[in-house]
Amino acid sequence: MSITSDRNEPSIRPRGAAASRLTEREWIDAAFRHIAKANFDDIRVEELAREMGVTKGSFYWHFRNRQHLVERVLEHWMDRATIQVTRWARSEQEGGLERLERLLSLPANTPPDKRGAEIELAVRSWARREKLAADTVRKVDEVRADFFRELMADLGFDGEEAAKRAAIAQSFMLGEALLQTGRTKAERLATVRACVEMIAKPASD
Amino acid sequence: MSITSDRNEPSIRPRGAAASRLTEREWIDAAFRHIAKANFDDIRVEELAREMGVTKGSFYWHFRNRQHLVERVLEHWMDRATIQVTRWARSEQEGGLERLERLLSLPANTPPDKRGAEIELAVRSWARREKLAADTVRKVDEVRADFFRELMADLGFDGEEAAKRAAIAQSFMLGEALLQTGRTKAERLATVRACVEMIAKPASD
DNA sequence: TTCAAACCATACGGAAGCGTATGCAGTTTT
DNA sequence: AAAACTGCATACGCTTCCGTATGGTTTGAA
Repeated sequence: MSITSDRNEPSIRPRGAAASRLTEREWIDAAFRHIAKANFDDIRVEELAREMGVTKGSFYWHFRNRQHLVERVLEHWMDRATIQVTRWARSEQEGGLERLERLLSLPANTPPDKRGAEIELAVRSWARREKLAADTVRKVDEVRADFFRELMADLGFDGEEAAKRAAIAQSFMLGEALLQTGRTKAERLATVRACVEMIAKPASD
Repeated sequence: MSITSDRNEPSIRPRGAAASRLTEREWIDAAFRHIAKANFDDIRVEELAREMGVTKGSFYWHFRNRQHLVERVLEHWMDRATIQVTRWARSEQEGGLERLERLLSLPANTPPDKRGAEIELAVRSWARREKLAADTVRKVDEVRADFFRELMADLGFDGEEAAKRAAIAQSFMLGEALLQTGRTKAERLATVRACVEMIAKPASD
């Protein structure tokens, strides 16, 4: 993989005074960057190390083993995918309708560099094999479901009706994030708006 | 992985007259079984061979290399995920409303052994890395989108309105298949019914 | 300055896994 | 029955990756 030489140039990283040491957090961030394009099982210790300009020696100082890194990544995702989002949404002082629309517009509005949908896919894909990941996804989906029901309460629904509408919104949002038709952002947002109107409209029959 | 011995018992498979030889199709089916729990890059030639009671020698007789098998699996998925489904749905002589409900109920009604959602995840996950998979997913989503618009036409919508409702239905269906909240089948079907009513109801404002 | 802890490099053993080369047993063809 | 082909086994070289062992260097504290 070395492009210019196959003999060891002592190191790419600056040594000595300018050698900023790494933290556990930086390893986790590097793993996250990988997850966008790869799977959890594709996280390679030596590959991450190469990218960060160090060797495995550094990694095994910060982590017991590869599995341990992977578990820390999962924890961070759970936080990012639930607590942070719901706190963000709850912090806004808007009506329920606007909040629902802003929430459902999140996938279409998220800039491509954040790779939200890609990471979501990676985690759900990993959940098919690994119990820890499966439990995490389950937990995340249920926290999100609670939040959707909360929004429905704001819109004046309750009980069975609120639960059904919340589930519709949640499924729609997940699917909207993962769908790969060649729609423009404007089309996606128009669809979101139509969906919000449907869900928020009181049952008339 | 050999359970009883680590020395080569000549073969598990019967040789000679009773030795039913393998076909390319059987290798593809075996790969499909794996995809439910694993990723495309996790398809291991030697592992599949072990499962089928043969060795790599057989595999490399039927396929040029590993990549070739993977491509054949993708082709089969595309067929299964579009042509077969839409043909199934179109063959039924029902009203548009019933057909939409039956279609959206597919994820909830699909028995766990078919692993439809799991395979869907595997393909979409692989599409993040591999152009061939990405193109396939895109194609599948667009064929499905056409079908949803066709259903909306049956329900009396057209143009922009039909497109939006079709997109809502498609996103909902995809998300509903992948969502991991602990809902009962009855709850899922109730949600589907509510969603169908929403989508099919003419716009009143 | 000296010392200990934190941080990282280097080298090694071992396990999978891919693809190739080659041989061999049945099966079909001549 | 001899020859040719089909389908698979076996063995090999090569690469990638994990985890450990060990030693070197940097940093902060005494």
